[in-house]
Amino acid sequence: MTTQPTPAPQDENQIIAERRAKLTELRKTGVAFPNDFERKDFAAELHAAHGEKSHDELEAAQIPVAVAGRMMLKRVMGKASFATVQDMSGRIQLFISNGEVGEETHAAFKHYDLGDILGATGVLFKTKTGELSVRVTGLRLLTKALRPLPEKFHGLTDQEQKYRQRYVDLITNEDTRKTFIIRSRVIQAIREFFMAHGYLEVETPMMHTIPGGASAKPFTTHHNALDMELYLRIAPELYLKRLVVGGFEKVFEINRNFRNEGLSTRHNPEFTMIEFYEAYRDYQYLMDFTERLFREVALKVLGTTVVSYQGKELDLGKPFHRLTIVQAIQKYHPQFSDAQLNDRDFLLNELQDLKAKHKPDDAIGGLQLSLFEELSEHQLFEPTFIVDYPAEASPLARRSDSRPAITERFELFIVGREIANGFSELNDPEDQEARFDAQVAAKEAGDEEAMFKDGDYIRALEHGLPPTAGEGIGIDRLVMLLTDSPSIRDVILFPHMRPEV
RNA sequence: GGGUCGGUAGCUCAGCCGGUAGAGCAGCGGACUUUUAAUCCGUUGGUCCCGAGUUCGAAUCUCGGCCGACCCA
Repeated sequence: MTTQPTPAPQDENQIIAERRAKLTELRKTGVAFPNDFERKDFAAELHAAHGEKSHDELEAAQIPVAVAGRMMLKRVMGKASFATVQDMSGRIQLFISNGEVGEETHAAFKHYDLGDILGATGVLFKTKTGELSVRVTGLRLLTKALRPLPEKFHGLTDQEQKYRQRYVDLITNEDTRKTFIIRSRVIQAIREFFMAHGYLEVETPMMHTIPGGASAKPFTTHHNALDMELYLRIAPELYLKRLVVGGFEKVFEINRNFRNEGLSTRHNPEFTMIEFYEAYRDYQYLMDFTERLFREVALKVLGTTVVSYQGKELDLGKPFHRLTIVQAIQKYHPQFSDAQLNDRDFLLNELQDLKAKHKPDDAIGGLQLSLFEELSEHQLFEPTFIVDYPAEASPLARRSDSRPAITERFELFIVGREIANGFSELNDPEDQEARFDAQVAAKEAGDEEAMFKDGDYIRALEHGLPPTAGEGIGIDRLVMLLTDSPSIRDVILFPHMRPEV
């Protein structure tokens, strides 16, 4: 197997040629890429600490600073210049004049380009217009940028380039930076919530010999030394429950799953989930727990539970709705009676008329689920738990004691999208084995998404899985909700794209 | 998989009535010692996504393809 080298983009132009010539000059006169500049200050911290001070206070204090960052704006006025540099925290303005840095350094600065990375030392002061700035006494070019930045006012707007060249998007678009900072904080807040509840964070295999834990098509890969096919995991579920068998009674894992399906605004082939399991709890507890989690994360990250998504508001602080599948169908289609929705032939006819995706051999529960997915799922804008999932569609969930055809399972929908899935875990090894066998039969009958039988998982259950509740939450979709992002690609730093031509 | 829209200078866009390509920003040269997307003067820069067709002539019209966005399945 050979690795194809990434071809260098053949888009050399005059601007890049001129910048290369400048770099060549730099190489002649010294170290072109120096790494000995000691940055001591961040822009945002300087604004926070000294932004309110008056011109005179700053002149009296003579506060020395050393800042570094990428030059985003540049204004040259003969014997003095202004530059705006951007670091991880924000921006700060530099004032560069012949009087302070000398003619030679200022002349060199005039040939610096937007996008170059500079290091500046000097003293804080306020300009006539009251902007906190650095009166520069020492200025160095730390990294020459060979490629020009997008236009300084509009930034990068082309969606494709924003996704493919995220580094440029991050340099120029504040909104993009903000989205990914929120994403990081969401994950941090989730982690803190689980830590506070006594959970143990674990890591389980991402390469599986038997893919399991979800109904999805896996990716395959190959292990050379063992000469065997491996699957990228579609879910960590079966491993996490093995850990509960092992005595880790509260565990969670935040990481990637891989599903071999199409690309859309809601699907990326690799996506991030948190899955968590807690012994001696059931799905009812999980629903309450999930509400608390979402509220706490929103409050911590956004400071409010009120979220605006694509022009519509919802409040995560209000109790989430809870509906059975039948109730959810009737909520938006009250013309269907209970009797009709429990009539197999009626359901089949409706599904056929609607040309809805369904499996004609399904029992009533499966057909109800298909009708729900067709008619109501997308309309569940406010947070809604849907319960009473049929056992045949939930091979890892515990059956209801009173109604064995359904499971103790819920899915959470917000803004019309599935965002979480949880249930009381099936811990009866004999029932689990029978359900796996039914899945294998479905797979043999052509269902590509049916599960494989995992004998070791059965063996683990035979050692005894305590009564346990478990759930998975799609982090990407949660971040979409909290950042008002219309596409999953907006919340994934490097979304999967077809190769560039 | 189907439909709609888009791809023109490094970036943001105009040009689409068929006559051989333009603005702003960026770059280069010049003026300017408190600017704020600085301003002013001058100036370089193009595989008009790719391929075929129609035509005397195609960025522009037609067909096919590639990539992307959105909607639908």
